[in-house]
This record gives sequence, structure tokens and C-alpha cells, in this order.
Amino acid sequence: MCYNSVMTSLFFEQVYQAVRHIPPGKVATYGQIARLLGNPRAARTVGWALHSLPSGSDVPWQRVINASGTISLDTRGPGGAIQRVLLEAEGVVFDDQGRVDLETHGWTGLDLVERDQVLQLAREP
DNA sequence: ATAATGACTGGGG
DNA sequence: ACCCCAGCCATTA
Repeated sequence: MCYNSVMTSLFFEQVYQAVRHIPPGKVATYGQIARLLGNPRAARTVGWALHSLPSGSDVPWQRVINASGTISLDTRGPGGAIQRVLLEAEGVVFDDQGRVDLETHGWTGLDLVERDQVLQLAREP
């Protein structure tokens, strides 16, 4: 529940738990995570949660991209470049326009039982 | 309590 | 298919 002495909110914890379930080589959408947590319109907040992650966390933040299949961070800058490298190292393929085929690499999500476990985990780590 | 802040989205043009 | 924009919403200051 604590990251670098910083207490995070329940919603942020739920986001982190959900993202931890995305397997290597797969990607999820900000909106997809938001819907999974029962807050379908909190996509921006999901981005904010990942934004506030400390470096060195065990959350595979790189596996979350936008609904267009592209990396939201500026891919010309260091952050976006790192995200792309990390994903490619997991086998994720980018087309010539920097897009990921969500049909191929999109995470199918959790079943209901796992979803409840995620929510529960976030509540009581 | 109020206002600002994003690693977002869906729809319209 | 691409660009623009209004709507969104948990967190911060």
C-alpha cells in the first residue's frame, strides 16, 4: 500500500493490481482498465495513476497504451522510447506508424472471479 | 470547497 | 483515416 512512503488511494491501488495481471507481450487500454474496475469513464485517471508510479515498482506500466493502439507518452522523448523498447522486448510489434494491433496483442482481460480478487487485493494488501 | 491537471475517449466533420 | 473538441474524473494544491 506504500510506495516510497507515499500512501496511494484505493483507486490507484486497484489500477496497479489490474495492470499487474496483464501478461508480457500483451497490452491493455486506459479505458479498458477503467471499465474493468467498474469506473468506465476514468480512463484519464488511470493514466494519472500510472504517471504517479515511482520508478522501480513491480507494476508493468508499459503494457498500458491508448485506445488508438499507440503510446501516449511522447515517443520522441525518453519516456515513450523506453516504453516502446520494453514492449518490443516482450514481443509486441509496432507497425510503421507506431501502432500496435490490438486484435493481436490486446489483453483479453480478467474473468469475473479474478476481477473480484483484484478489487479485494487493492483493498487489503 | 474550488479550481487546475492530465500517460484518455468517442463522436463529428 | 485523421484531426479537433467537449466531456470526464480522481487527485492535488
